[in-house]
Formats: sequence, C-alpha cells, structure tokens
Amino acid sequence: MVKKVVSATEVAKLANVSQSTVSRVFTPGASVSEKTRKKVLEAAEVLNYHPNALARSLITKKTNIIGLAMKDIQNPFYHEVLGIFSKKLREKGYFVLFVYTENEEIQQDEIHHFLEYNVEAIIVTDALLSSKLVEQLRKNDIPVILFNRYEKSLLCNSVSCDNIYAAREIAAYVYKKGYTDIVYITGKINTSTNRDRQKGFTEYLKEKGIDVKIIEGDYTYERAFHVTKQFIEDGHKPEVIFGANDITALGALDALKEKNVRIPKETAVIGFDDIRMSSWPNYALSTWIQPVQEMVDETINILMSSKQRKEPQTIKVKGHFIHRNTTV
Amino acid sequence: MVKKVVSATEVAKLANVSQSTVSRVFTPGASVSEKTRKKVLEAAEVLNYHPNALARSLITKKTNIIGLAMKDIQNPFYHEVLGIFSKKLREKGYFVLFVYTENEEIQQDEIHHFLEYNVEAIIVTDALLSSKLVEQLRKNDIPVILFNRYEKSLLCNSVSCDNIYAAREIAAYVYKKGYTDIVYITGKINTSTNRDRQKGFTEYLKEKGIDVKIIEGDYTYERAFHVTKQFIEDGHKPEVIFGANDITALGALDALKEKNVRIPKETAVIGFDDIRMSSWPNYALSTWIQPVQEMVDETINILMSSKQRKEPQTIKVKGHFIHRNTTV
DNA sequence: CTGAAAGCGCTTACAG
DNA sequence: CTGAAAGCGCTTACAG
Repeated sequence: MVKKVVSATEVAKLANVSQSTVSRVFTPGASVSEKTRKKVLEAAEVLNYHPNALARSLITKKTNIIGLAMKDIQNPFYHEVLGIFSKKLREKGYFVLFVYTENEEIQQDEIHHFLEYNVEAIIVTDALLSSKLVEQLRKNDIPVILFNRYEKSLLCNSVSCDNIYAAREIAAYVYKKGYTDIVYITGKINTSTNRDRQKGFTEYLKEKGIDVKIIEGDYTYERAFHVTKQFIEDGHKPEVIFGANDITALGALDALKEKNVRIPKETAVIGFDDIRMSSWPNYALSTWIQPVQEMVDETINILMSSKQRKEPQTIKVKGHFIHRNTTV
Repeated sequence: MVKKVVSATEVAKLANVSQSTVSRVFTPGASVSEKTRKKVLEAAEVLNYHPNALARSLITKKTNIIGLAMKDIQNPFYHEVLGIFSKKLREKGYFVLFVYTENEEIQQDEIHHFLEYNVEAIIVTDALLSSKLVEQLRKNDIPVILFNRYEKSLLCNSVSCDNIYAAREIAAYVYKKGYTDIVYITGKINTSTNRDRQKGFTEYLKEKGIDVKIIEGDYTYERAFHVTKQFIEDGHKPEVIFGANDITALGALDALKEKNVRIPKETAVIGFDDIRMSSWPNYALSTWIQPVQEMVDETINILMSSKQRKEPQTIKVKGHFIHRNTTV
C-alpha cells in the first residue's frame, strides 16, 4: 500500500501552470493573479492536494512545532496546563509535539528526538533537565523554557509562580490566625516548586519563632492521604496543614475527614495550584491560585521573542490566595 | 539569528567520507565498516550533528508522527488515555502531535494540519468527526481511529468499551438489588458513549418493567452536582443513581452528601470509567472499569496493521464492574 | 563497504 | 504575474 501523496507538480500539470505557481498559491503573501489562483485551487480541490509542511520546513527552517515534555501526568494541574498550551499555541499557528516521560530526568534520547523533528522550542513542565542537556540545546540554538520550575543553576528561560513569595504569604495568613501547631506536607523533595514553597513557608514562621513540622509527601494524593492518616493516628492534631500542592492537600483533607477531624475548626487545610476539583463543593479547598493563563501567555511570549535574545529570561508571576471552606 | 543546522554533508567533510556514508551510519541496518562508522560518529559528536527527521521522512514517506485530537480535556479519563498513548506510542517509535480542540466537531482546518504534517494516523478521542472529513481522510489513505467512540455511520476504525453490554450489566446489578426508583444522569447527549450507556441501561430495566428517570447531564462534575441537588430539592430520593461517567457520578455523589443523603443506604451511586480519583477513599465510587491499557493496545494494533487492510475495524472491549463504597 | 547521482516536495531568488 | 532552476537535508538504487 503506497500512500499516494499528491504533489504540487501534479496540481501544476492539471492547472496548466508551473509548480512554482502552485507553490505561490499556497504561500500567503505571494503574488498570483486572481485568475490563476482560482485555476490552481480548483485543480488542488480535484486532486485533494494539501501542501507538505515537512518539505516546506526543509527550506523555510520553520517547522511550527513546539516540543512539550511532561512527567507528572497524574497531577490535574498539568492537564490544565497542557490544554491551555495546546490551544494558545494553535492560535499562534504552532503545533505541539507531546512527550510524556516517566523518567526522573528528561532523557538525552527524548531531547534528541525533539531535535530530529526540528522543534522550534521545548517547553518542559515538571521533568528534570540536566545542565549538560541544556547546554546541548543552547548549542543547537533551540530555546528551552521551564514551566512552573526555576533552577538558578540552569541557564535557560523559566516561567513560574513566585513560590517563595506565595508561601510566605500563606505563612503570614497562618501566623495571623495565631496557629502554632503547623504542618507542611512536602511535594517531591527534589523539585524547585517544593523547595521554594517549603523555604518560604518555614522561614517566615521561623522568623516568628514557630517551628513547622515537616511531613514528606511526593505530590500525590495517595501518599498525602497515607502520611496524614498515620500522623493523626500517632496522636497529633495540628491546627493547620499546608500541602505542597492541591492534590496533596486533598489527600490530607480526606485523611482528616476519615479520622473525623473537624475542618476547618480543628484543623485547617491549605493547598497550592487551584486545580479545578479544589473548587468542588465537597472539597472547597482554600488554596493559592496559580495564574495559569498568565503563565502560559508569558511562556509563549518568551518563545516568540527568544530568537532576538541571547540571555535566558526568568518570569515570576504572583497569583493569590483564595479562601474557601477549609480555612476559618 | 540564523539557526545553524549541521547537515550530514558537513559531518562527511570532517570525517573525510561521502555524505551517503554519513547517512548510512545513521540508518539502522545499513552496511558500514566499523572503522568508518566510528570516524563518522566522532565527527558527528564534534559537530553536534543529529539527522533531520523531516528530510528523511520526505523520502521514506514515514514521519512516525501520529495525530491525536481530544476535546474534553476536563475529563481525567482522557488525561490517563493521553498519558498511556504517549508512552506506548513512544515505545513503538512514534510521536504524538497533539491537538486539543474546543469545537464540537473536529474542524476541517485541524485535519488539514494533520495532513500537512503527514501524520501516519489520526486518533480521535471524544471529538466529533463528520463523515465528509472521514471520507477525505480515506482518500488520503490515512487511517482514523475513534477511541472510546463508535459510530456505525462512520466508515472508520474504532476502539471502545462495549457500552451497551456494560450498561446492561450495571442494570442487571441494580435490578438484582430490587431497586425500582432509578435515575440515570446522561452525559453529553450527542455522544456515542452516552447513547449506548443510556440505551443499555434503560432497555434492560424496561424489559423488567422498570422505568428509569432520566436527568440530563453533560459529562461534567459541575452540571451533575447541580442537577442532582435540584432533583433532591424537588423532593426525590432515588434508590440508585447511575452516572454516565465517573465525573458525573462524583458530582451526583457530592450533591447527595451535601443534602445529607446517606450513601449507599438511602441512595447508591454508580459511575463509569474508573478514573483515578474514583478510588480515593473519600469517594470510593463503585464503577465500571474501562480497560484503558487494553483499549490503547488495540488502537495501536489497528494503527500498525491498517496499511495492510482496507476495511475499517471495530473493536469492543468489555471491562468489568467494581464494587466500592457507594453501592451496598 | 563506499561514492556519485537522482530525487523526495517544497520555496525562493532570478529573469522576463 | 509567472517559469526555470537551484537547493533544503536526507535516502537509496546503481556501480564499483
């Protein structure tokens, strides 16, 4: 079964023009007379012709493909991110080559594939990137943008929430309530998001003379549920739990409920992200809203302008706290 | 800023061989002596060369790109699907060109783009496809696979759960419990999944002389929550509610909880999909497990073999019911 | 095992 | 406005 691709040459033959003319008809801005344009379009219609973007990109050096690499497909936050990216990039005429990686670190392999397909930029959400790989990408002159991640040691663009600021704000809120028995459930410990949220939260409270209890989570509901339950069973009943992300907070919340802890009276719960389900009535989780739309817009801006720049750009957005039913 | 792409020719120059030889080194199975291979690989390393997959595909007619179109990005079920597809296709050497469409119907436009990028197949999850478009795709000889959808009128491959069978099984379960006050909350009414689930469920019970109350949902949590709440407020208290998918059932469940209806004692709740959160302790939703892995495998099988066939293939998988805490 | 050459489907100066 | 020609980076018979 050979695929019969109709080429511009065949259309040209049918329309009785040169192949160059056919090409011009399909190149926005090229000058063709209305008459020949019509003739060509008719022939194209008959033959069911559509230009070959790959052949085109060979010459124009523009593939209009953006590589998007994600790891934690389990986190609803990233689904929202993916949807928004896909939509907004489409509007700009770009397509998304999607790679879901299960490995801790984006593999050489996967980056190579992106390069082979000549992606114009790579957006990495939650996967890790070695500085060696970043270096290699720089050499190939393809911009990399870390989304929702920030790594000072990595010489590449990044768009993220100002996690330290946000976590300090949350800490201030908690402090104002007069709480002293405070728990922070971590995310994956080697992520920049967790590092900064933990830092901002604990440091602020430390300054006020309060020690935060740290429980190790991993950004999954299941683990948060488990560790919180264990914690309660060990005889603790903190006044407030701050989860490193919403899914963590929800796990903690459900564990507290199962233990019949009254929320927010006995224990308040705070998350981070504002995923869609956090606003579900059954949860109504108080959380920090990450302005995803804005973050995506910023990312696309960087992407569109990065050919003119040489130095990587770092964008931090703020977001804000939203009070729902899990805080008093 | 011109992107400096290193071509095989430059590697050839450095390695002192012909460009053909460089090509062979990067073509699995081509015969090159160990000595020259090493020479070439070294030169490639130095120049940071990687073959251009686009140029290659121009000749081989293989792009290794699969188009994946999704609509309902809000449904966690499809996130899981996306993750699995992406992973399994990678294992087979394919990449996913992802399109998220907000339109009810996959647009001509989007399909055109897939064609321009020479995708080798198109997987459509929950978006609608006009028969005209399907026809056009057939003409271009590119296989289309409807995932989790089945449309008799559409001449294309499809992999889905046997929704009629599954819904009848659920109906049988409900019937055996002796329920007579039974509610079905629909999904989007124009989808094949909803149509078949509704059909199987209501027809089975009709055969037993039981009329099912139908409430119109749209496959979102929010709507299911709203309509269920309204329903209870109107003075109803059904013995069981079957939601067209999990997210619908969860919405209903939360509405019932808010109305202090005891679950499953007063009202049992059943979903469909088995998304991850359905197994969360707070929900523990009884539901129909769609064997997603199997469905994806079947899809990929069709995809790999469809060049040898001419007639579209229809696969139906079964799945099974899982009893958790929302049924007695 | 290796090289020279043709060709994949396009774009884009260059003439006219 | 249009055509002939070169060339993008590759693969693949064809010779040797």
